Amino acid sequence: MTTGTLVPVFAALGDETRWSILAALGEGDASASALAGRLPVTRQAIAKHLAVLQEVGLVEPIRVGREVRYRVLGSQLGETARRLEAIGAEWDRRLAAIKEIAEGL
Amino acid sequence: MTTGTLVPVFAALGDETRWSILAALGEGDASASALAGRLPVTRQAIAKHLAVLQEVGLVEPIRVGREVRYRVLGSQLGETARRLEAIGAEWDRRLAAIKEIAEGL
DNA sequence: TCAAACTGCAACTCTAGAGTTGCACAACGT
DNA sequence: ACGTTGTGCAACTCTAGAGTTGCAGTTTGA
Repeated sequence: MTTGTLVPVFAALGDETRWSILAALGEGDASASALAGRLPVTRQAIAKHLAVLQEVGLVEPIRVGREVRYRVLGSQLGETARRLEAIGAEWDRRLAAIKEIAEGL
Repeated sequence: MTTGTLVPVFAALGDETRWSILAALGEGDASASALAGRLPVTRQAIAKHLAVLQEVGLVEPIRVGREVRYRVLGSQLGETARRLEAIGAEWDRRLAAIKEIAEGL
């Protein structure tokens, strides 16, 4: 639940391949090997992406026998969205204040 | 208001320097040269970042005499936040459905 | 008219990271 | 016991992009 710093999360979300992985995981948990069968990249590439996604808390590893499946965590997206919303609202508030000053109110 | 694709927005938000620029612009509109005076990077570097931010609609150029000031657009952040929220909620919904199936309901 | 300040374009360096291949190791089924 | 399948680590290539320097073009003010 702890987002830590916000910027790395955006950096993680700023890659098309990682969104493909997240989309695939949205259909159900899957291992790196399973994902490699569906996506046009190597298993190792996917493993790296999963490490990045796990690092920022967007995904969670689950050991099932000898394989490691990953689960997407929607809650982290929600948390990030709320923070973004708050920042945007704050900027709009400031802009409104500046505009009032500019208009001489 | 048109976000276009979502990923480039996150890529733009995945850089610390660009957040510094956005934070500085939050205090009021400013030109690339003015920002260069406050941040530890060159004016040209800032100009590139501003181009990126403008490209994804996070910032808006305003000609004032011979200089070009930039204004941060909080609405774009809000739009992005809403999209993120929707995606996160969708994933949570799917996960809940999968969990129900797994529990035999 | 001339210098100062701001912008814009181009070429360059340098590093992070996206992707690959190759190999070693561990767990599962027969 | 043995082949199969999945994971993990390491080294490598290659490109995007963050940052720099340098110079040319414009507009402002004295």
